[in-house]
Amino acid sequence: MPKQVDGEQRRADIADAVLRLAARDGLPAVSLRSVAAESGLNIGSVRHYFDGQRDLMRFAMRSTIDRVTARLESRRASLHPFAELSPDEAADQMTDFLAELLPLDAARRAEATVLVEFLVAARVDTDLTELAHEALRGTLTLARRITDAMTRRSLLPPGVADLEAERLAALLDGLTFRSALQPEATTPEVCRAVLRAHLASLRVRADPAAAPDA
Amino acid sequence: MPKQVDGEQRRADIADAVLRLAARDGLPAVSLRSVAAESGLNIGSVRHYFDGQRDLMRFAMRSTIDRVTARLESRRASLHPFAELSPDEAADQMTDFLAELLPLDAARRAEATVLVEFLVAARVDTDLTELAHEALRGTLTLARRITDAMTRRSLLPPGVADLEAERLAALLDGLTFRSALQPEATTPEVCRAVLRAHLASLRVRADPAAAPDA
DNA sequence: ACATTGGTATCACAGGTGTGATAGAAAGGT
DNA sequence: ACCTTTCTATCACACCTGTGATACCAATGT
Repeated sequence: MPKQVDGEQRRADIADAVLRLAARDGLPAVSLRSVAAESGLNIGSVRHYFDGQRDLMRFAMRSTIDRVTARLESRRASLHPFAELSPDEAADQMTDFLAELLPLDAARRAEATVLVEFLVAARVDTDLTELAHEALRGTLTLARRITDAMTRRSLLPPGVADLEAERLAALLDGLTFRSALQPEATTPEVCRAVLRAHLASLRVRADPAAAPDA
Repeated sequence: MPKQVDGEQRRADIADAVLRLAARDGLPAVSLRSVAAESGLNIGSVRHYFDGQRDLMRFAMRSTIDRVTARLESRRASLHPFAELSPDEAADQMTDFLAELLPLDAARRAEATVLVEFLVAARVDTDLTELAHEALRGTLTLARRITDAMTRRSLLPPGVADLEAERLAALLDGLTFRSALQPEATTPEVCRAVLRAHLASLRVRADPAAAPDA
């Protein structure tokens, strides 16, 4: 009956226009009209696929989050078992894995930047708050999975997985924040080096030669 | 000749209204009219003290940055010399000092939140970019001062002050970011604990018992 | 007394926003 | 042929924005 167009594909295309626009000119520059222009559609068409601006924003933020988590999941599937790797190789692999979250190339930079804009906007936009909480918790649970795994392998002393997960999550978000806002200062090289150093520093504590605490 | 009003005070009051408004409703909610309403003035009065919206925004961001740096400076002046303190006391003092940057109470939360909004807005607003760079570099140079001091006191191995400063800056900004956007998750207690743990972990490396690297 | 200056208050305008309503066109099903 | 549904395309409206222009008020200097 319709004019034979893939509705889901159209929605994704429009959301892509939102992301492109938000990455280039910032979230405030995203309006129904600017999105229509960016996607080469008429504003009426945009409104046909989305109930309004709220739906459009929600969908765009949702699809950004989903894209990042999908990339992480696919990366996770092709990880080598830690038991087969040397400590250095394991740290390298972990660094590469977590670097998927950081703005290290144009594509990831665009995603991270837009996500930062969405997260900040979500502070006062009730339509986006649950998505923002999901994203912020995502970083934390990801970090938590890693510190838990390290605890199981006795690379981390027991009882600190919680705190170390918060620390890793803050470091990841901080690197993302700084690198997204000023990539010339916090370069991809700096990001990688900092992340690598942090992961390396975590397992240092477990050195049997080092005194535990007191 | 005038009507006997302190112009600088008025400008500060208006900037305060901007900050209050930005903290409560977000930067996009800051307009000349909303600022006038928030400060109890007429829009004409606001425009008399500022050339336009650009000047107003610049001034408001500038005054936020200045306020934070002023608080840090005053705190720095009343620091105890490290030589007089035990390692634990030194770490506590350092934690308290750096905590001045974090949104641990209502006042600091408002400042940090507004600053985050300004920093993100500055990515596409050329009027604010230099201020944003100044703020981001501020965190880094502060962190650098600390890692340099630790290096001098042999609490850090030589050659890592650079990297560790970037790591500390990212951690601080990450904590600020997460805590500003979701204070219920990243609570003040978590912030303090993470910061404390990080500072403690820095000096662990210098333990003579631990093997340097290879 | 008078002009000047600083401050307050409005009006009006052009531009942008989301959205309700409506109409046309195109491709199926019957 | 006709109707239905999907999609595209406009128009119009109310609202908000920054800003130029203008007027009015009050106090001070001369």
